[in-house]
Amino acid sequence: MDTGKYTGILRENGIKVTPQRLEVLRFLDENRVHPTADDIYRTLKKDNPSLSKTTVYNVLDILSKYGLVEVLTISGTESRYDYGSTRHQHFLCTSCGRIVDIHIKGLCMDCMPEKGHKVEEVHGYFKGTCRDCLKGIGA
Amino acid sequence: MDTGKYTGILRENGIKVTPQRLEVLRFLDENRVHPTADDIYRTLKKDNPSLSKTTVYNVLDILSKYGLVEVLTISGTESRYDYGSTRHQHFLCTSCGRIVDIHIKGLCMDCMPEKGHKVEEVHGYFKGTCRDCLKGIGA
DNA sequence: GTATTACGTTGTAATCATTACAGATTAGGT
DNA sequence: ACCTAATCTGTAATGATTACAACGTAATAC
Ligand SMILES: [Mn+2]
Ligand SMILES: [Mn+2]
Ligand SMILES: [Zn+2]
Ligand SMILES: [Zn+2]
Repeated sequence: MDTGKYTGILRENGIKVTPQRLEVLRFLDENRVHPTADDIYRTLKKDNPSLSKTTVYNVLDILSKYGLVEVLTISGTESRYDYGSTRHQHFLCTSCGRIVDIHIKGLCMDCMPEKGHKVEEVHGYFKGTCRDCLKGIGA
Repeated sequence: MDTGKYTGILRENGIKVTPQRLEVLRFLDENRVHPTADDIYRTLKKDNPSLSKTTVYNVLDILSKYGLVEVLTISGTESRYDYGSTRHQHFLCTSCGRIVDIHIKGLCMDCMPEKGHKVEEVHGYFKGTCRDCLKGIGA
């Protein structure tokens, strides 16, 4: 079945399985647009009226602690969440607010033990105007 | 004199000169620790009791619009401000909260017209544990 | 099978950074 | 020394996130 996929992911990471955790995980997997906590909450609330926003935050918290989701602070005003994800960078369009993935080839931002700091996360944040907005198609 | 330095910087950019703007600019120049708006406010308030926090935000706003300061969103919870500055990257220590400059040689994160997006800002954000905290000296 | 216990969820209230706004003040040109 | 537009100030509103306490649930102990 389908729910088995996310059950497995949680189990493999030693995270207790709950319906709320499964739903958030599934939403992030199926909606790769770097949603906010509120985006997730509002959407899931429709089929799950008892869902609490606190729970969404709690779930996102634990998922990020276990490295299943990445927290993006690129927008400055709210956190955005990215499912699992191979290493890639992000571009924030200051016109439409969308965050798009950027894949930079041959750019190793990782692996630099600069001055003895222990690096655990690497983020490349670009800002500007996205292609669609440049063409006048933007949101 | 000394205040002339910042007066000149503002004039060159066509920004009207006010005591508040001079003070914020001087503070950022002399305190290169990526302070928050509140850090700036609390410090300047001592010698300038009538200073309003709104003014600090307004000044930081205009300075960033003219490219005189860079706004960092690395911490996620609050903006940090960086004076003028040549191109460099930032490392956030998740233990002590300090943001330290990282200078990566030969790494050009700039100049990539990826997929037609117009890139206006480039930020390299690293997170982890800083050297001092690793040694147990951390704040 | 029931009591115990730990963990998760929920709703509400608090927090904290930032923004909105309206009235007082000031910089810069006349 | 005026005038006017721009700036500054204090307070109130906003919005995201966190704190907290009551409640639900599911595993474990007896
Ligand atoms: Mn992404
Ligand atoms: Mn810096
Ligand atoms: Zn856009
Ligand atoms: Zn540190």
